[in-house]
Amino acid sequence: MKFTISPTGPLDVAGTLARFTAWGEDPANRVGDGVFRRVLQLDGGRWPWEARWRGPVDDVRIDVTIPAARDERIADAVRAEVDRVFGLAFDLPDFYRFAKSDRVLGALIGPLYGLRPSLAATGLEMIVGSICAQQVNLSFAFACRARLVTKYGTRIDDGLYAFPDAATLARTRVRDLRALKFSTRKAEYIRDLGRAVGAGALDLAALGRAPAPAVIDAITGLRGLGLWTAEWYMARCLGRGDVCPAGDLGVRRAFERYYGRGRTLTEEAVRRRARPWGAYQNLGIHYLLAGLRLGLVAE
DNA sequence: AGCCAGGCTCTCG
DNA sequence: CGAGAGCATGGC
Repeated sequence: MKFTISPTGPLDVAGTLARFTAWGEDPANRVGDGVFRRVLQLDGGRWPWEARWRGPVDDVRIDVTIPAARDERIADAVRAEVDRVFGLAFDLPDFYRFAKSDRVLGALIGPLYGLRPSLAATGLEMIVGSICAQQVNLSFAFACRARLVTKYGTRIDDGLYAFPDAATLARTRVRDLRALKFSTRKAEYIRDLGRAVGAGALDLAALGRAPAPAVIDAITGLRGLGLWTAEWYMARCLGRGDVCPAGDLGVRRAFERYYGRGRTLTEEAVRRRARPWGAYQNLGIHYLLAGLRLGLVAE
């Protein structure tokens, strides 16, 4: 099956997908030359798909192909994954109108025009990624996750894997995960996450509709998952606007750089800075992080 | 060599 | 409670 998506508002595909390549390869989310590849998992079936993009930032077309699919239901599910991966639900023109009122954001929206946060395709993938990224540098985190995906995921072809499902993660052994360079504790977190999701103790589908405090309670209720994980989950998986992962090292550095005049800022100071942005916090923080990563200066 | 990396848990005062 | 140690590995 094939179909074409025309995003609403500008879309910088390369910038938006950069997070899948900036710190290493992700075997579950392949970015190639003008193409993104991934595997939809639905009702026990696996459906590889690919999305090719063309056109200028203000008029991008995304051509999606699902070779094995003949069912409109599969197409709808893939379309939802495309929407998430390319961040199509974010209203950038609305954000840009707001951003002009802020000195820093106003200077970043030009160079970063069309950049969107890419949302994790599934909640399980998001949380596993967060566990990988706890405390260690992101290159190492990516390498660990890639080893996990190639060992426990389903191989589609050279380089593309379906992300391992909860039941598979639940059956992993700590010593096998240790061999992939996970710490003993992270190995337990990943295995226990698989068990909790598989048993329904953590209902990821229900989190999408839950208010923020309930999301935080549900996620932090599991050993190994704290506020940092819960807030990034709301921002980068649920796509909520009103979120500030102020405990994040990168977020704090970004605020120090752009608003702190060189001074270090506490987590609470970062929260106070971001809170007036209201529903634009997620996008605003995404632009600050990208600006910092690209070395952009805002005067 | 030694410190730090997009945290979190556990212990102790 | 708030502070501090420990986790395990790779990069600089």
